Amino acid sequence: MWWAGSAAPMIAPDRGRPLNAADTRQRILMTAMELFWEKGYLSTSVADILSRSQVHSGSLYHFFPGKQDVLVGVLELYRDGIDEMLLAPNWEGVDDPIDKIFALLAGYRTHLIVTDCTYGCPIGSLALEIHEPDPVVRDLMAANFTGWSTAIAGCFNAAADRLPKGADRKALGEFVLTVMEGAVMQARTYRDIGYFDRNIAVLRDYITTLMATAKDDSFA
Amino acid sequence: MWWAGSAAPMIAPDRGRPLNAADTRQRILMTAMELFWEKGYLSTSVADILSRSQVHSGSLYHFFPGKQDVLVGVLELYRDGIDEMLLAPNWEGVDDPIDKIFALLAGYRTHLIVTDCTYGCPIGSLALEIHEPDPVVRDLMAANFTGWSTAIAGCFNAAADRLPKGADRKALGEFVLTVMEGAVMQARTYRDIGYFDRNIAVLRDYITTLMATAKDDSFA
DNA sequence: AGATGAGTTGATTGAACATTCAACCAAGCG
DNA sequence: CGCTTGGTTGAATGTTCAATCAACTCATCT
Repeated sequence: MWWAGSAAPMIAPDRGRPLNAADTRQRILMTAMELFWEKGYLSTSVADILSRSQVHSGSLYHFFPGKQDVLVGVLELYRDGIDEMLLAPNWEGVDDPIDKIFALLAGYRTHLIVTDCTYGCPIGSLALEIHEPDPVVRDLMAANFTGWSTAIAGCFNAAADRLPKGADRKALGEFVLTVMEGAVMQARTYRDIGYFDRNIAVLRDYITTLMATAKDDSFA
Repeated sequence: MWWAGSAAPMIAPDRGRPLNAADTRQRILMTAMELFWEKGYLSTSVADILSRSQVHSGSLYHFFPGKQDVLVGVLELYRDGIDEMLLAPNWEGVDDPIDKIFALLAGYRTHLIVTDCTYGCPIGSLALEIHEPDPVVRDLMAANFTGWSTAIAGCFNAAADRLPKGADRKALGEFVLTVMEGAVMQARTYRDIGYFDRNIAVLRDYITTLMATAKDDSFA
């Protein structure tokens, strides 16, 4: 407006307290992680992040060139934290590699239960939500998928002696990711955990059959 | 603005030609279907729909109370058109029920190929994109999933004699949907059809194994 | 002929949006 | 002490968005 110049800064009550360095950056990323998970990337406004994290817009734009760069930060956090944040908590006290696979899936089941089947895999949601992703974003989503399915493939490798000789264990890791994502998608859409459970049951049947086949092979 | 009243209608060049009734409604829905598929629901603006369909905002809001009602119309179109639009084209000349399953999956593969692995299942994308869907929208997405997996379950039913006696064929239908959605999600994220193919190969292995098991059973 | 109402027009509205910026602050250093 | 540097503040900006509406047209019915 033409009168904008007259609305000069007035009191400046308690500005500028750079308390502790990259604390703000971390708070922004944690808040954004929460919000992207709850509402998705597109439905989360910068104002949402600002109000929940108690950070002011200038501070956010001091650390991140734009909203997408916040997303990049969140995806890096997921990628770098897969072991401590996802695998370790679900694999506590679980030794058998095949049990580990289903323990991880049980973790997703728990998340569905406590959120009344409303939330899902944050990476999967982002992957389908953003239709024309920036290459940086797309690569990070792919890296997250790779981290996940590689971990499962590692379980299959650790149980290689119980699987058929020619089994493509990398493909099996990708398959478990596929089933998890599809099962979560259906449970979420129907708001019914039964869809998740039945899908996992079929997967379990397949892996059981696979191991039974391997046993037969060893006799042949 | 205060001067708005003075900007009165001037010439009214060629207004009001209600050419052919619900033609406009159909054009809106078809355009919206395209756009939601290409860019998703949230990233498609009403203005996008208007400009591509050559319809004016007033006309759109004459037929639909709001943007979400356009989505409802599109989802109804998908639900009601699953046979003619999806199944029939993919099952032309395919008789064997198990072949039908993989013919349908091959259809999704073709779509991925011709779009350079950028597009995916329109329902799956919507399901993960809209985090807090209106019950009407959610029910319609669920109905679309049910239509899909029921069709596959029908294939398994038609091939029931080749499957193990106790096989849960409804659950198998849901499982095939799960694998399709997960496989499309990965192919799209990696921009690599290999992720789709490997997932379908594993699914084929499972179903083959299932049928082999059934054959063994009959000897027992 | 006159009235009716389904359908059309596009400028307009107000909210929400991502982003900017001039002013400001405090710690550390020379 | 003065100056730089990294951080903070929040009002302002310009755009985009879904939605509105008074004015208008024309086929159909009475």
